[in-house]
Amino acid sequence: MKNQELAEIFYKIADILELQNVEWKPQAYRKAARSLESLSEPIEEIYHKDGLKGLDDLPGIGKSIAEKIEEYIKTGKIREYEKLKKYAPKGFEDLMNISGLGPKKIRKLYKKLNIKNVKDLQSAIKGKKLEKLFGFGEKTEEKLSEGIELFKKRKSRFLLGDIYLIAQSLVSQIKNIKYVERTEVAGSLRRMQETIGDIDILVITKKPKEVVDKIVKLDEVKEIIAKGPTKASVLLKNNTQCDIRVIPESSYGSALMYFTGNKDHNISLRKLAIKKGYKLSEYGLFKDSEVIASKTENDIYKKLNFPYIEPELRNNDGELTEKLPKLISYNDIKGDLHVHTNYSDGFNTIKDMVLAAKKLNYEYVAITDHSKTRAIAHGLDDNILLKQINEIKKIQSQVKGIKILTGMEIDIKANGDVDLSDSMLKKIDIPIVSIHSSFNMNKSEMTSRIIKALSHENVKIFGHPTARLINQRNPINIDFPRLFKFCADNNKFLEINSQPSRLDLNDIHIREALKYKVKFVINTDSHSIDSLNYMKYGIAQARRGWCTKNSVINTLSLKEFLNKIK
DNA sequence: GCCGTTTTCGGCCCGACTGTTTTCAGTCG
Repeated sequence: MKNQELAEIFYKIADILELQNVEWKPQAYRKAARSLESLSEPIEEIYHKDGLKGLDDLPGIGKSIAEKIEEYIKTGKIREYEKLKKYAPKGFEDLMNISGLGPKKIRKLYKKLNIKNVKDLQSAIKGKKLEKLFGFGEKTEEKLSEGIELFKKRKSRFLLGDIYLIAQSLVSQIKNIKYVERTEVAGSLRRMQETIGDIDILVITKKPKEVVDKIVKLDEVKEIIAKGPTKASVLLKNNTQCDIRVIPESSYGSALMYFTGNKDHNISLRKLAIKKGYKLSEYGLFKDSEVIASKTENDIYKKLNFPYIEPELRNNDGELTEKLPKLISYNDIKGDLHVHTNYSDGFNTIKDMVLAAKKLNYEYVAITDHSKTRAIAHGLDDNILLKQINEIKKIQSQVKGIKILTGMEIDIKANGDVDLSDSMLKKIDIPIVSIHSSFNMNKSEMTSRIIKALSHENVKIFGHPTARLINQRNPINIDFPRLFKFCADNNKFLEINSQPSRLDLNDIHIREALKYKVKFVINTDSHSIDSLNYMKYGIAQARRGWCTKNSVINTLSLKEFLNKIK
């Protein structure tokens, strides 16, 4: 899959062109790069299927960039880029990532002081060479020193699950500050994207200065990057950047909308506004200089002839052109069907997990420990599984108000056999099959292997379908159209796995699957009572993939659910 | 370089903060 490689090349081309003072092209290349990043299908497949025209049809990609993509697929190189690279000395792109440095300053530094990388910059600062440059003062020098430190420390993006709770805690502390009337997270966090670059927080108050002063003194704050009366940027102790915007009540809706993004969604909305003779900014929707909508997001969407668009959908990915579904909501889930215990590699007992699930108001929960082949996770053999089934019966007699289903996460062997005998399969309620070994298979073999396992009469759920891990460990090669069709035709269900580090089916796959009328089950794959709370991340993913309540079977009541799965 | 419900040319989102060149350019989100 060359999407990311190409996106990175285009970002670099944009940087170099910007350094050369070329107008407009940088934006075009960046847009093409973002477009590539948002694709789930490998770009080379699109090319092999539909050729240059298929590439040209993608948003932000025209004839010239399409040809460059073609060249890269065919030769592994883009001549234009190789040529441009000669202009840009090695390591220079790091300079673009230093806060306070943009193309103009970098150009000047290069021309006047021959600064080609972060190291050059650092020694120039040490040698007090910058001060002598026109436009560079003492403060700039200081800022750049800090920028270099920040650059060295900064990790690129964080997992939603790693940031979510920190942000919640920040918001609740800000709520307690005097004069704060309202506060809310915005940005990629509000959109519940799988990864988060920084935390955006909106605050409504009549006393901006006092409030900003208090916020930058919160315990989590390590460093103040910038601070004014209406906005501030701080670095938190975990090295996440947090941007705070203070706004008046009257523009709450337009500000929330603007800061929720994403970038392309905002740009599209603003362009649509212009077409209608309006101007849209974080202060409101304007006709000439008069505000015609600003108090709520809904007001603005309405004026622009849209229904309310849920934050998770604001990706400029069809939400402004297609009919929107009524999304599954965060409290629609009635049961978690993928839960591990200390029988295999979980940390808690069956009873602990069941009680924790009951606290979440679930109607049912399935205990699904690993099967015997998965020895490393202490997989259960037949005898232990029988023992577990008996223990579940006992616990069920003690715990009322939640149905405990028996189950197992069963390995799919390389040949497609499942790691549990037919007789045992019939004894458990929820057999989930999933892949933990022999990843290195071609698409057709892998898909046949999965379909063979799912073909068992009792097996209904395919667990963590693609293991599309953030770090790309063990991605599984699947022919999705074939799998989707099989599942839809045979009443089999795909799991949306809620683990933040294991975003299995990406959003586009979910949307594709829905076209085939595939149904999902959203599970946490919990290994501890705490991770039962991961459910929201899975639901967010389902929402981003445009799932309705109807397309997720564990939104059904116990009785309906059992009917469906039997 | 891309794009089109003002379509093959001529536009390309909007505003705050910062530092410095004291009226605005550069950077950022």
